[in-house]
Amino acid sequence: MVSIKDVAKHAGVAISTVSKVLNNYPNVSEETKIKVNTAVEELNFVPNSVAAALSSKRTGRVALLVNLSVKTQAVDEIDMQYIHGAISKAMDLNLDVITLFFSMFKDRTVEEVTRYLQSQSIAGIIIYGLSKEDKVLHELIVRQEFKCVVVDAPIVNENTSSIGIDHQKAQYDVAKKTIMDNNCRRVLYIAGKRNGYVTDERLAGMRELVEELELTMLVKNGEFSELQARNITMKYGRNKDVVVCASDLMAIGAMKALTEMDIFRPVCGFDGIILMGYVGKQMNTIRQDFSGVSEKAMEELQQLMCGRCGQNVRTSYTIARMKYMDIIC
Amino acid sequence: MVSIKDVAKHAGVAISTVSKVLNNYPNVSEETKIKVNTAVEELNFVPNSVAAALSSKRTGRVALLVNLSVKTQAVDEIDMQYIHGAISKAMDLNLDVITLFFSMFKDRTVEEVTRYLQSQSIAGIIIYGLSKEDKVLHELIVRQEFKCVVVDAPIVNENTSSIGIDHQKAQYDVAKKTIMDNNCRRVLYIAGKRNGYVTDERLAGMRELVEELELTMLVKNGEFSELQARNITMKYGRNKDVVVCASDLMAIGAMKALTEMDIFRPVCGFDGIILMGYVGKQMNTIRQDFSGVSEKAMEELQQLMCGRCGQNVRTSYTIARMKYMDIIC
DNA sequence: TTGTAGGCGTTATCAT
DNA sequence: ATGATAACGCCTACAA
Repeated sequence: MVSIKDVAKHAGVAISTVSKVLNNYPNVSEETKIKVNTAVEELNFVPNSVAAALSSKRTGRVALLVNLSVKTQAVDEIDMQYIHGAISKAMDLNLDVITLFFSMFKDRTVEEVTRYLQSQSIAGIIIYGLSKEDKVLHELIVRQEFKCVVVDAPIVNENTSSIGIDHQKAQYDVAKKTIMDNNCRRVLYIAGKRNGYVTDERLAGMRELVEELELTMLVKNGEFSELQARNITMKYGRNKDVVVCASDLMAIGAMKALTEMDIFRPVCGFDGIILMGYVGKQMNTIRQDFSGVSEKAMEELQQLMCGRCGQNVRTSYTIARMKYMDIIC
Repeated sequence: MVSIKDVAKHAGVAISTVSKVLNNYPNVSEETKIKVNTAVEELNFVPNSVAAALSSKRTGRVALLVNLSVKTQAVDEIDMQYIHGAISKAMDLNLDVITLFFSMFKDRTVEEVTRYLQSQSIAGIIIYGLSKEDKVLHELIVRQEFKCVVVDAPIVNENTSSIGIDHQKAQYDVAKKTIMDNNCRRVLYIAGKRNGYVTDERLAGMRELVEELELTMLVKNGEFSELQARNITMKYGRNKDVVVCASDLMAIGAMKALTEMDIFRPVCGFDGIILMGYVGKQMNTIRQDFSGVSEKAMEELQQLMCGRCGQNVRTSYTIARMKYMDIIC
């Protein structure tokens, strides 16, 4: 295994000099830079990131915290894109990434989690799918032991950035389009998880719209469950004009219910998952580039690890209809 | 940050003694074990895995190599389960895991990939979705620089194990059931990727069945593409009695085509992905526990890293029909 | 059975 | 500008 020592010997310089060249330190002559780089090329040398991590704390290992529910594949789809985006970008940025799931921290205290992350030399974390119930993770964020980027939860402090679309506006937009196009008045809104951040934001968007257009709205919590959305629709859908759902999965559930009830109501979803293309009927939905969001999250985390202050980052979205033939091509 | 040094001081023993206790070395008195363990508890100490990895090569960091195609979510579903199973098990086994994608090694030589993995102190890798075209990865396996478990590809050597179901038998089973139940004679078989390992095995299962039941079979390569399966079915499906597909996604494509052509033919798939529950029609398919397979793969890898020789591991499957109402509950 | 000391591959702090 | 050298936290002969 070729190490920095070999490179130093090959280039005829000291180890520390090689290190300086590798890490772009100032005060290195152009000449030695060339010598070292040549040696690196010839020996096909790649720095050992583990040793680097051990030696300097600031060499950032990053942990992805994914709130995965293995049951529902729609969620898998989104998480997979998150993971892919983050890891790809991390490779560009030369960061080391490990992926962890919320379930691993079940019944662990903040101290234990902190200790575990430290034992892994983790400097920064990205959290996907945080809800208000995840007390331990909240505490983790508050303590600011790690740099942190939270996707889709509005938490910002000196060491924590938040990233995501404007859910309120997005929900407003897609619902407005659906409602205006179909000239509806009575809205059934199936909201997400009771304690999810996005749930509140999206609901706020709906309230704004209801007020503006002078609609009536019945709000029910679907918990992001397809089955619950289905049941809610069966129970309350008949005397409403439109079913607005806070997620695609619930929209699919609602749509299936309506089909079974043999009545038509426009339905709109949220997220733009590919599954939407498979269910037969087309619906309006909010399409996000999850992979892209995750890449941005990783960039933001790097900035944080470089000392920048936490901030709020907004990403973009579009209103779309997922069509089967578009998806399979 | 509490280190092994602190524990040693707290327990009143030497650092090496603590290390021995931690790693279950023999020749440590019960008394000191207790002293050390108490100190570990009290200080809430967790060994720094990075330092451990640096210090001893055999302390295993593991890389997951996933052949992810971000486009098709059905694949995402499977990969996500693979990743989840592997990482969860790794946590149990106290192994450090990083996830990598084939795409990261695009246009890299074996040496570069090897060097990269070494730079990450990787001792073992699990490869998901290997096809014959991935020359670099093959070379990597052949060189045996790393312990390796290959999921769904029959490669075994001293440091490499293979794991997966018996694809030939599974394909035989599900096709036989579908064909017998519907009394078919003329089979359209839509195979997978031209150079996939599983493709050949599954095809062999079909040939076996065709001979046994004296059927006629037309084989077409669908490349695991839903669209291609759709087109193939449109072109050749009409004068066949049954469409057997080497993947669920293709089965869905075939089914959609048949629906559009307004003819009925039994269709069967392979994999048991959740998406199958959404497409309306039920089909026979081979259901695998991907998460479970991946857990086994991780266990196998650990065995390899402990010096055991490579072997072939078979996992189980069932014939199933994916129903919408089962899935959403 | 326990402790000492050298090393893993880097980074970082000093002298030089 | 360059080069020794001491950490980083842990493992592991080897010595006691």
